[in-house]
Amino acid sequence: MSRSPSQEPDENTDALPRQQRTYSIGELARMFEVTPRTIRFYEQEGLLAPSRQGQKRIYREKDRVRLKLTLRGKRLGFSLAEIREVVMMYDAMPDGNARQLKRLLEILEEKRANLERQQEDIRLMRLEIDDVDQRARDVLRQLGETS
Amino acid sequence: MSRSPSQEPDENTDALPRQQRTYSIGELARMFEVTPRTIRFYEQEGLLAPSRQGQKRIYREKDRVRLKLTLRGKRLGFSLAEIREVVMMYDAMPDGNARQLKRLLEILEEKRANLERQQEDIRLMRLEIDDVDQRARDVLRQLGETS
DNA sequence: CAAGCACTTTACGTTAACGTAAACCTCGTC
DNA sequence: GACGAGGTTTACGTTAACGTAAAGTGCTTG
Repeated sequence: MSRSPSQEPDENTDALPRQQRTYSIGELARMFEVTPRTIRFYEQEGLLAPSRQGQKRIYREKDRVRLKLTLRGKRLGFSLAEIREVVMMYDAMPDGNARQLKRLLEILEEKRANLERQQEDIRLMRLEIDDVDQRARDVLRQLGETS
Repeated sequence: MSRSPSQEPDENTDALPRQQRTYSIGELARMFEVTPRTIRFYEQEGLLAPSRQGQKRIYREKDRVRLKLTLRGKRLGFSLAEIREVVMMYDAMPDGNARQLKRLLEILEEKRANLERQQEDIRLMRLEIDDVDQRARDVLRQLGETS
């Protein structure tokens, strides 16, 4: 996986009313350190739905947040399909019927379970890493002594 | 991602001296809820190196642990290449030269950074999920009231 | 000994998530 | 008006991580 330095951009440090700000595809791409291709692909997969100005895509705050969430999901190993599942249901919520909403709650519960599982995995993985680290240092030290 | 119910098998509840126990590919596959194909693939990718008894693969404790670690890594979104990187260096450690060992320490540091990043991602993702959950419940409640 | 089960190798197929290339607009500017 | 920087669509290419199918081996059980 490419969990690269891709930092998430700072939150609102400017003075502009958030609602107005828009972004081009290139801006967003630089912000999140992905390629425009990736962003277009996410749109094609139903994860983004920017408006248009003529031919060009215009991204608003909502789109930026979605992209942020999508990338976060990706870093956690979720597939785009899984991410879309939640994101779309979230959007369909306001006028959602009870069945859909309950389905959504189920999905959320699954996600939560996943996250807990992952936290445990991280905990264990850290122990392993610390262990390997310690051994490596020990060997290094021994090398230093006998040289 | 298929973060399915794949439980990790219980630790040593039997009385056999661990060293002796061996496993067939099918046993391991059932234990970890993967297919034999997957296990053979991991071997082909240099993550496992079972001994043979004639034609058949014989897995020992060491192999089982490796498989466990590999799958854990996968659940955390690591690629097989990344996993191999650490696992192989770990094995090469005893007779490793200083350069290799320092390289290993570097890699471990990267992994640690990754894990921390992921923990933060999980934290944020949980907040999002709780938020969506809350909204969904609110809408549901309103539906109930006005029906 | 036939049948079945678990294993083997070989090899081609599949899916997700993009990369990459070509060919085309549409600005501002030199 | 040429041109460079950004954007667009279309379409084929690529990689990882297996799935799936075919064809063979070896044991043991009715």
